[in-house]
Amino acid sequence: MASSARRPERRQEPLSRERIVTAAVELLDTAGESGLTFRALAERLATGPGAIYWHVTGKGELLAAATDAVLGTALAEDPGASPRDAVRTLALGVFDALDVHPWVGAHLVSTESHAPTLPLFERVGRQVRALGVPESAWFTAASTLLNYILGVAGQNAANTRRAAPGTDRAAHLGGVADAWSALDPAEYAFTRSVAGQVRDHDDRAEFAAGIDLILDGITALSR
Amino acid sequence: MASSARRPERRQEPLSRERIVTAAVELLDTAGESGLTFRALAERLATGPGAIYWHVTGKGELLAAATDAVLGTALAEDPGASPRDAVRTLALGVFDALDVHPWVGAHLVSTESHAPTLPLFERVGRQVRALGVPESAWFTAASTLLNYILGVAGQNAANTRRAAPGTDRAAHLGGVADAWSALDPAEYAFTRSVAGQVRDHDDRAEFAAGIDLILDGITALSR
DNA sequence: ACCTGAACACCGTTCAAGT
DNA sequence: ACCTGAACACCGTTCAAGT
Repeated sequence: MASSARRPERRQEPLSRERIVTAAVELLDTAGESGLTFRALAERLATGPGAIYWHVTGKGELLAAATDAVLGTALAEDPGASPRDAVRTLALGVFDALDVHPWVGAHLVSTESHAPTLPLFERVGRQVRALGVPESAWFTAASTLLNYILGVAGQNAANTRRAAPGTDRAAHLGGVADAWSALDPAEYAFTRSVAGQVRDHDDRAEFAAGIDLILDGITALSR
Repeated sequence: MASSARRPERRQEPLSRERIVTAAVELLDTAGESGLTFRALAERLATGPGAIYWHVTGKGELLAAATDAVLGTALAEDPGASPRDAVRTLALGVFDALDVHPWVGAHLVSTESHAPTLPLFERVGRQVRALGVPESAWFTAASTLLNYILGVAGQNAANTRRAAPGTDRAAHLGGVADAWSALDPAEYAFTRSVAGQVRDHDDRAEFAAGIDLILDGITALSR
């Protein structure tokens, strides 16, 4: 029985939106998406579930706020870097944030409000402009990069969720490689042929390679 | 009150996994993700909720089966096409399927099992091979394309969900353009500068342009 | 073998009542 | 103004009982 409130947080600082969001992020990191519950959150904050509604309109806003909180730190800008490096840094920042907070991926990708992706779009777009892309292609270039980043975000979220907590990356990739090697040779000839590459690849480097690939396509537009 | 079972489906053909999945897809299309409920499904099939569990292990499997059903039709192969065209056809097939069934996007992107994306990966990969990409880059090239496709899938799902049912695309895009034009000029200089392009762009053509961009990056690898 | 539907253990959210 | 916690209207899932 988990009813003996384990750590009622420091007793009586008043509730605030900020404390609620912080607790929500902790809960999401610890217990996963299904672990974020108004009751669990209330217990952690030593109140009743209703109190939370005074500061937050509902679960949707809570998730959005948690996503913003995590993503905000990932979008630092480095004014000295080249456009290519700046895009890479931005993208890897998102990648790393999602690695620590896998639940962000699913929400980023499926949230109704574009709010959390808009700052990312802006920053990516500025670098596209700095790359010398013709104006007519700005939107295509920026949104291709964004969509790729978000696609990886979602896939990575799914991967991390699937891996039993505690199993390390290498073991997981080995498992994928084994599964792919066992596929039907006729139906999955290609997938089988890259199973070996999956076994010892580096997710992060692979992600960066994809960014470079797209950047190559983009710079081809400038000529 | 919705309790007067509106159309109890043809009376007594026995329940089957197939009928359940079909009804689930209809329900998802009609009522959205939150509309898929074991009770609503049971009413539509004129049974009790428990009956469904005889044919399906739970909600997860039901969603996966519904996703497979929708995606399966999108993955037809055209043996005569050039690799570039084949990739485009594949990608647009997914795009169109998600346009009709927006709920697929969210599930595709966040499902724990890779099952639904694996056939897509395989087909994309075969074309990458046919493109003459060096073997060491096969995995990167194929997964960059896949991740882009899935990223758009997720975003589009979010868009369609946000648009009030009935509002057409043009109105929605106009709304986005207006919102972007109203952003802070200093903080969102880039986003504002492309607001005009968004107003009258074609989602589908834009998606295809992104595919072409990545294909350009990929063919650059072959040299 | 297959179906029924009440029951169980949860949810998010509301709201009268308290301070 | 802010918090409390019981209550409401739902969920997914189980399971004894029926055919």
